[in-house]
Amino acid sequence: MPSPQLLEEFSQFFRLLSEPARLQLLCHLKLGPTDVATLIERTGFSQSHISRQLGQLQRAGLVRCDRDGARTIWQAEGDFVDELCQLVQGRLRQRLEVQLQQLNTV
Amino acid sequence: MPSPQLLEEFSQFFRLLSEPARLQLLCHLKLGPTDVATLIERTGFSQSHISRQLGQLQRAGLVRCDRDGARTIWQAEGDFVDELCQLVQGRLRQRLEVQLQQLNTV
DNA sequence: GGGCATAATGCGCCTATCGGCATAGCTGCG
DNA sequence: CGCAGCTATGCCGATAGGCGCATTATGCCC
Repeated sequence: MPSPQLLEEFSQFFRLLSEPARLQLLCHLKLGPTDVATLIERTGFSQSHISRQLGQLQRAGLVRCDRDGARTIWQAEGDFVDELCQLVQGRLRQRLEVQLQQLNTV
Repeated sequence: MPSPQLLEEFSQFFRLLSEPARLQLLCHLKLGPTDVATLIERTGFSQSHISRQLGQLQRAGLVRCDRDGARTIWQAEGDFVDELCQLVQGRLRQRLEVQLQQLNTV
């Protein structure tokens, strides 16, 4: 049994990824460094919302920012999240395939 | 860019793991099939709470139940979650090590 | 079927978090 | 310094979800 503290850390990390808005921002940043104005334009989120979500992702080390004068350029840090999403996608696909087969064999 | 629907599915899956109570239940079940009374005893959660959380995990296919008379015996289905947690743990460790090194080099 | 044990669900409270608006804090330029 | 543009944060309403209590549904035994 993992310690409660460790479970808490796991859950916090997963909670970070449990918000479509944050995943969406991560996906956009994976395409390359982007400034906030572009993110607003692409996502339709408010500036404050984006700032907060990026702040959370930054504290978790999933995202990094460089300042360009008054502007801030954000980029994804590593592709750890992509790997996780790949795994989850595989899991979802596998599950659907099983369900499909069960339908066919009935 | 993944579709919004896919992002939504990802986030839902991660949300499932974003609750310490559910992770804890998964950990207990990983040790072997367990009935609800034992889970109540081990976790201190209420019966209704456990029932709901297990229901969610079941719908996601992370957990399975067999009925033994009026009792229900639950068990973990596969160790997909363990793999994810292993990855996250590795990530957390790596991050802490980096921070530690930064402290030392200052 | 009646009684008993167990599991699932309706209901309500409470907390956390999302997400926008308004504002304060920075940063560069004239 | 003052102004203008960009970002971070305080505030707040709305909503989702955790969690327990009480109730209902389900299955066993007599």
